[in-house]
Amino acid sequence: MSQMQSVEKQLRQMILGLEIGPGEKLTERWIESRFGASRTPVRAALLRLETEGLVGRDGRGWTVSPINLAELEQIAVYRDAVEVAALRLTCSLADRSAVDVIEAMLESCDNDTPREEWHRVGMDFHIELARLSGNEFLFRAVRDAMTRLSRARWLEVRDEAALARAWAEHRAILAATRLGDADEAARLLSVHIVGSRDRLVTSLANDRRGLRARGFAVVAA
Amino acid sequence: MSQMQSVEKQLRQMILGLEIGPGEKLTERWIESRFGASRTPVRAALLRLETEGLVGRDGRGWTVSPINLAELEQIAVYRDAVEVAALRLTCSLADRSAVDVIEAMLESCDNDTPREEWHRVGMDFHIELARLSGNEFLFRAVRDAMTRLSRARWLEVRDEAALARAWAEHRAILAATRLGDADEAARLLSVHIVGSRDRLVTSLANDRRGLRARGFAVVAA
DNA sequence: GATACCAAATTGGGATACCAAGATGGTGCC
DNA sequence: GGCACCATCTTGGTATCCCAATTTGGTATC
Repeated sequence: MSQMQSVEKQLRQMILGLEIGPGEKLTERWIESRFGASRTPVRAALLRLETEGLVGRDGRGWTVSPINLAELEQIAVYRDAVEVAALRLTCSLADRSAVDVIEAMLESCDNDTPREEWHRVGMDFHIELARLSGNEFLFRAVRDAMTRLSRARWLEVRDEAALARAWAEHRAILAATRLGDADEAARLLSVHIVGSRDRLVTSLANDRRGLRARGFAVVAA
Repeated sequence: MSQMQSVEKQLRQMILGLEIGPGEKLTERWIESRFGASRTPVRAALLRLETEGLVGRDGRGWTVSPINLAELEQIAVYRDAVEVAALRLTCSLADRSAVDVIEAMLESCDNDTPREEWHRVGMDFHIELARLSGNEFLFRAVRDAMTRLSRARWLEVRDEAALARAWAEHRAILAATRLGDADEAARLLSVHIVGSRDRLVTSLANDRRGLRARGFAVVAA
């Protein structure tokens, strides 16, 4: 494999996994030595991650994007628009049997499942659901939005009650979709997105001090 | 200014202005000599334009993205989702006086206005309208979608009747927005987007031969 | 002790040299 | 004459070098 994609993937994983803290400064030369690549692939990776909103320019120099409460609010609105549109499309399809695959995905998580897996499946639920619509643009929009939310969502995964509720809401959305009840499915999804945002923003606002203590930059709304 | 942005801007302009035909092969070295830059900024430009969907990888090597009828259909659905969401947000704002600025933008076009200007203002109408929502993600989504549509829209601008209709629809949308009538504004915008797509796809399907004769790759739906 | 200023190191942006893989075209054999 | 094969050229990917700008640390002065 070309090293370029490798650097990009590894760096993205470190950022999403909070191994590099939000707000941390990045130097091309550090990345270079850390992954044993040279600067060209490093720059390519940074340019790509910039369009994903994971890193940004800080004058001269690169910074891991801080967690931004205002951004979380705006993403929720954006998600509502694109995810609901995708879901309505899916409900209008003749063959919606693919929802079963997503259902099975949800079922694969139980008490023994590690946090990381819940985190991943929780995102993939929305991404795969959007993929069913068959609209590439809606799909990419959802995938990109979930990527941006990914780091903040680590908080949600620490809360058992929040997880249980999210999973129940996911199942309800799938049930309505299976029946082709677009209005109900859309309503449930909207409620889920808004609720998810509220829980996230609340716990982020509470944990803000703790996060800052760990060196994570959190920008207020 | 750094040369990087210059290369990116100039290359984007050549692609959007059809100075480089859809489907045409691009070599980094040609771009290098064409703009008097070296490969580093050329690379950066290509990576950025790739995320905008204007260029793509063709195995080894770069290609200007062909005009894709299937993509136009999907973009219309995507636009409907994000533009309507943005417009509803705007309608819910207390101060919607900014629509006047957009109205003035429309009025700046008359019989003496060159085609290029109609083309640009027609896109900016949708982009600026989305910006009013205050949601950065919806705004960027609309801007990116319009960028992707840009090349195909040159066809619409050649048709006087289509232009007149589009402008009338634009004004109606603004009127409803000014009144804060979200449902009516959303309905008008939806109709406008769908109609615009139909006119575009129809004339593209008709002109396909002519476009191919000019060396423009057009991919069927 | 604080501050202003200067030197040196660091950093991202740009240019260039090198490489491996793929395209191309020409030549020789059948 | 056609086809297969090999030399060559082109191309994107990578590594390295250079440069200007900005940051940084220390020192000298007040």
